[in-house]
Amino acid sequence: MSREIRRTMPLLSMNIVMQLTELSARQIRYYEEHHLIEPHRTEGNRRMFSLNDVDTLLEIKDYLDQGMNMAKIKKLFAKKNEPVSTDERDLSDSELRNIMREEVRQAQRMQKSSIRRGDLSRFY
Amino acid sequence: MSREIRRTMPLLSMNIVMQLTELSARQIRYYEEHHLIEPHRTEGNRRMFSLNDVDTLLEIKDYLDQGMNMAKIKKLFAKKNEPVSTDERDLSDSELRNIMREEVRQAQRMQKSSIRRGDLSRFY
DNA sequence: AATCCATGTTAGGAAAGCTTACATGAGTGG
DNA sequence: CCACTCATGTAAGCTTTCCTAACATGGATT
Repeated sequence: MSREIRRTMPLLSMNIVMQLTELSARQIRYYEEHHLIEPHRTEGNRRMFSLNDVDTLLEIKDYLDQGMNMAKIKKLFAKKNEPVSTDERDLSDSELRNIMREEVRQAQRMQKSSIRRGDLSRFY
Repeated sequence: MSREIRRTMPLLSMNIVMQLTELSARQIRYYEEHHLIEPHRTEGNRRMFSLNDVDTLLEIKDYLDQGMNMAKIKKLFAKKNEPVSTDERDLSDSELRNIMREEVRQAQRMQKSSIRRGDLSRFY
C-alpha cells in the first residue's frame, strides 16, 4: 500500500525515462495520448514519470515488439485495470471513486512534500 | 554490489531533489562546491542526482540543523569515506584505481543504457 | 491506389537549469 | 564595535530541455 505510493511517485523526467526505456520522446508522448500512461506534470507543464510509468512503458515496448498494435495493447491494459469481477467486488462506485481520489491526492502530496530522513531506504 | 550501482544511478533532476530534500538549488550547489556530493552531468551540463546523493544531502541537512558547520561535516564525510584501515587492506594503489575506474564506467553505462524488462523491480 | 498507424522531424516558444557575481544577516575573533 | 567569515539569497544572461502542433513517411491493410 505505501509501496504503491512509492511506485507512483513522479520522480523522473523525460530525459531519464527515454534512457531507461530506450523509447523516443515521440513514442512516450504517443502512448500517453492513448492513455496508456498519465504522467504527472510540474507547474511548468513538464512530464514527471513514476517507476510505475517506466514499467508500463517497458511493457508496451514488449507488446509492440511482439507485433501487437496499440488497439490490442489498450484492451490488454483495460482488462488489467478492470475493476474486480462483479462477484468478488463489494465496493460501491462512490466508494471506489473515493479510494481513487485519495490515491491521487497521496501521489500529489508525495510529489510536493519532502521525505523524512531514512525514508529513502525504501527505494533500493 | 549491484545494489551499489542502483543507488548511484543518476536518475533525478535538480527539481525533484529540491523537493525530496527541501533544500534550495543554491544550497545543493554549494554542498557540491564543497565536494560533499558529485552529481553526474548530462551532455548539456545538467546535474543528475542518484539516490545516494539525496541520502547524503539529507545527512548534510541533519548535521547543519544540529549546528555543525561545513568544515566539520566535510571531516565527518572524509572519515566515512576513508580507505579501509591499513591492516585490513590488501590492494595496491593501482588495483584500487582500477576498481574505482570500473565503478565509474559502470555508473556511466547505467546512465546511458537502458534496462531490461524486470530490472525495474529492484527499485521498489 | 487509398488509408491507417506508429513514428520521425521541425519550428517556435516556455520552463528549468547553469555559472557568475553581488548582497546579506548571523556569528566570531580581535 | 569593527572586520570577517560562512551559509544562503537573489539577479542577470545564457543554454538546454521540454512542450505542442503540424506535417512527413514507410510499412501494412484494404
